[in-house]
Amino acid sequence: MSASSSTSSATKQSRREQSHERILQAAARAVCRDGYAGVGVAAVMKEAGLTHGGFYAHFDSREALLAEALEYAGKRSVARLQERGRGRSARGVSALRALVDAYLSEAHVESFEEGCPVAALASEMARTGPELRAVAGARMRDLVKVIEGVLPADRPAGSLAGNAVAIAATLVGALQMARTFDGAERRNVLRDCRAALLAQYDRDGGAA
Amino acid sequence: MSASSSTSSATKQSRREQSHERILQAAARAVCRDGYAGVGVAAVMKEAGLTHGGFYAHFDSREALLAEALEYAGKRSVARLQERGRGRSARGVSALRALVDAYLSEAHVESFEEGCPVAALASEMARTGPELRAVAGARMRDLVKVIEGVLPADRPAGSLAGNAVAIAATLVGALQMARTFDGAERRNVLRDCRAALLAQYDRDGGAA
DNA sequence: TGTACATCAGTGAACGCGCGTTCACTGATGTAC
DNA sequence: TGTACATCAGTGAACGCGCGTTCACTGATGTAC
Repeated sequence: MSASSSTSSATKQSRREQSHERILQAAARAVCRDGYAGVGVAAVMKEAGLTHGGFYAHFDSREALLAEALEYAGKRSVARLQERGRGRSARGVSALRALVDAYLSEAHVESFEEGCPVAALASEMARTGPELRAVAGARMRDLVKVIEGVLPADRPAGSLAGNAVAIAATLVGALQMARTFDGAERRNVLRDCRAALLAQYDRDGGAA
Repeated sequence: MSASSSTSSATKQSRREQSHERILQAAARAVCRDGYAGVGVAAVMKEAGLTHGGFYAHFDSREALLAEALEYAGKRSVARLQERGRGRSARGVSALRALVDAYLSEAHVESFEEGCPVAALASEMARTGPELRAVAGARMRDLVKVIEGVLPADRPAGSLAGNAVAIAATLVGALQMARTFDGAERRNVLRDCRAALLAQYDRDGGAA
C-alpha cells in the first residue's frame, strides 16, 4: 500500500512497477492541479503513456488511485519543504523563516502540480468518505510535523508563532487565498501572511 | 444579477421570484455541503420543489447558478457572523473573540450547509475560471472586511493579531483542518487556533 | 544457443450511467372589455 | 361581475456527451528443457 521509495532511484523496477509509478506521478499532478474531480482515469493513463484499459490491473478503483496519489503528492511536497532547510540549523527562526518563505512564495502559488496537496485540496478533504479522508488527515499531520520540526526550541507557548497547527492553518488558508486573487492583491496576501507568521520573532530581534 | 434582499421579508415577490430564491437557497446549501461538483441542476431544482426542465428559465447555465449561489452563501454567512457581534461594542478584543469563537466552533465545523463558503470552497476557488473566481475573491474580501471591522483600534501593527488577511487565512485553514479530522484531534485544532489568534490580546491582558 | 510454451502487461471496443441542456407542450395567472 | 384570450412559469421526455468500469484479445517477456 505504501508508495515505493519517493524518488525513483537506481533500485531496478519491473516494467509493471515503472508503469505504476508513472500513473501515480500523473495522478498526483492532476489531483493537485484540478482536485479530486479533475482526476480522470483515461487522462491519467494517457499522461502516463498508457491506454485506459490497463488501469484496473494497477488499481482497484478510481478512489484507490486518489488515495495513493494523495499520499504520493504529500510525501513529495514534504520532502521538498524539508530540502529547503538543508544547510541551515535544523530548527530555529532561520529554518522557520525559510519554510514560511518557501510555502508562501509566488512560485508555490503558481505551481499547482508540484505544490502542497493540502492547500490544493483542503476544502475537498473535509467532504470525502472515511478512507480518503484518513489519508488526507495524514497529509495534514505530515505538514504539521514539518513545521514542528523547524520551530525554535525556545518558542513562546500559546502564541501563533509557537503553534505548529495554527501555522499550518495559516499557510494553507493563505496559499488558497493568494491563488484566488491576482496581481497586487495576491502579493499582498502573501506578504501580510508571511509577516504575520514571523512578526513575533522579528520583534524579539530574531537572528540566526 | 445581485440577489434580492437577503431574508425573504414581506416585500411581495412574484411567483417567479419566489422560485428563483428557493433555487438559490438550495444551490447555496449544496455548494457549501458538496463543493462545485456537488451542485447538480436536477437535484437543486428538486430540492426547490421544481422539475429540472424549468431551470434555464431562471439561469443561463449551471455556471451562472454557481456564481449566484456563491454570492448568496457568502452574504448569508457574513450576515450571521456580524449578528454574533450584536450587543457588544462594534470593535475591540471582545468582538474579535466572539468572531473567532463563532468561526472556530464545533457548530460551524459540523454545519457545512449553513457555514462559510470560503472555508467550504477555498481550494476549489483557486482553480475555477475567471468569472467564478472573481465572485470567489469577492467572498474572501467580504470575510476580511468582517474581521477588519472587529479588530481593536489600537491593534499591534505587523503582528498576526492585527492583520485581518492573516486572521482570515488562519480561520479558513483551521476550519478545513478541523473538518478533516475527528474527535479529539478536531477539537485540538479548534482550540489551538482559537488560542493562537487571541494569544496576543490575552497576554496584553485583553479586557472588554 | 535455440526452440516451445506459459505468463504477464497492455490494448481498444463496448456498456451503463449520470448529467447539462433543449424543446414542445400544459396548466395557471392575469388582463381586456 | 363575467367571459375570452394572451402571457408566463413549469413539466417531462429526449439528446448528446463524458466517464468509470469490464472484458476478450494481443504482443512481449521470460522460463524450461
